[in-house]
Amino acid sequence: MRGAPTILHLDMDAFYASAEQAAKPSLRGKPVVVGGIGPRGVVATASYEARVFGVRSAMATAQARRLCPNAAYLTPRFTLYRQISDVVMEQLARLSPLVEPLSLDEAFVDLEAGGVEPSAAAVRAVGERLRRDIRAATGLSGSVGLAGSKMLAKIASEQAKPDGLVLIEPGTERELLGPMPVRVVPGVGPATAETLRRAGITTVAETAEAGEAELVRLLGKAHGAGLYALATGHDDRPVVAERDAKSVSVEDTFEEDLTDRTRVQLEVARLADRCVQRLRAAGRSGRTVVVKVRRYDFSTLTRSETLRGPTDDPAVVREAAARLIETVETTAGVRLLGVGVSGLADYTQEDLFAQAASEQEGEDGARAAEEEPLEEAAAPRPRRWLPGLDVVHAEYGAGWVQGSGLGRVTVRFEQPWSEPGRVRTFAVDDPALAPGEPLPLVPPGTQVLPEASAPSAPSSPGGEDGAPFAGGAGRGSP
DNA sequence: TCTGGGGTCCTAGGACCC
DNA sequence: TCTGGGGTCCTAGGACCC
Repeated sequence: MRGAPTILHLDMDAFYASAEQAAKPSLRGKPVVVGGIGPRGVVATASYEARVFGVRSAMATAQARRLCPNAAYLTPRFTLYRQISDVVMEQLARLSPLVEPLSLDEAFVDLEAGGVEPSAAAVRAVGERLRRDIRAATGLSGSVGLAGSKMLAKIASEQAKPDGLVLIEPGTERELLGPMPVRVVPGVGPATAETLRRAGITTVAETAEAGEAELVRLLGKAHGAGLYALATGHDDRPVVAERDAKSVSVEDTFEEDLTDRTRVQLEVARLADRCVQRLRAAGRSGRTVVVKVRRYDFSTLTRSETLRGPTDDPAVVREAAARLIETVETTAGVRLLGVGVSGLADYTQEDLFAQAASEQEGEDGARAAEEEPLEEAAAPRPRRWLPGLDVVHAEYGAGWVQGSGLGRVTVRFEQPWSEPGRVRTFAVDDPALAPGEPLPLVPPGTQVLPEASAPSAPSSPGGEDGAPFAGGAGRGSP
């Protein structure tokens, strides 16, 4: 716990949904839900307009549709979110060398390490300027929490939402935290909260009063001791700049349960290839291969195998995954399959040990798998016009898919800086229509410089104050 | 029309070694 | 013949986070 509120937590407001509203003028001020579109999809982010109807993250999309049938339901565009995230993280990097991203839309910043004067007034000014700069650079709003520890900074940014800043003065944290439900403490989820509730503990103050020994008895050593420290305001966890990934995994939930054994094996091979592609893209290799199976009844199990050395060879991972899925009974129905690699090495190396082992396993099988090219196993599935995705029409220019079905696709032609656009319908196989790339939210060259940015005005995400949206020749408008 | 996808960390038991 | 510890690695599962 620091004597000055020099830990900053930034959390972008309804990030995916706000990004879509910024990109799609016709959706501003309207309910927007981003997430899985299929029958088994879940909500990733709901705009504030959709939350009014009770739509929440992690809710089944089907339930969201019942609650809010008039929202726009969009499939996520991670390319765009990553681009915006990069811009936001650049802004944070200007404040301090110590920036710890938690996800695309969230990060801690150590302002002390950035040389900011350790006073409430100074850090508040930095936080407000950051919010203005992020809005100028991205058109989106973020909320800022400032406190003397990570936990409190995060709680502060949560209280600041949406589009605000909250600073917790050192010395006031016990008083502030005490009455809050213990669920606000990071690491306390539904299961822990229920265990504590059965012991008569529901608030942070009660958690602190219970004492460390009691919490350890209830929750185990690490969790109990950790919770006691946080509940009593002891949080000296440092902001850590970069952490190497420890595992890479991919998984798919199928629209209908898989029962066919051969199909299960094929999907596992595909997943293994996708996993290795990601592993290689990161320049890593790994030793332990994990297969994950979620059955028709949602029961989930994993099987893992550790090789003699790290590998990034698709054939080796595919063979290990194939061996592992062999040991799982799947005939009653499988809703999800996953393949992962952990025990990652910092380097990529030719994996002689695992190679030799796999060759020994069975020359024929190994050779057959080896000869199958990576691209073929990862063959693209038939193209679908998913709602929300970018398209380009030879005559009408850039737009996005509003919906499709019955051999037709409906496209709205508008750009981030245009007026709301109009809708046209085409045949799904119209040769003039092609998949497109996300357009930048702020046209290049029109970005408002930080020095010139006006004092922040109250506004909704993607609202009318978006000066950077106005005018400018963006690419993609031929 | 219940329940995504990508991660992290912890626990616990058994094997194995000293 | 009986009875030890400790440490590390591997596997499986579960809680939690965004």
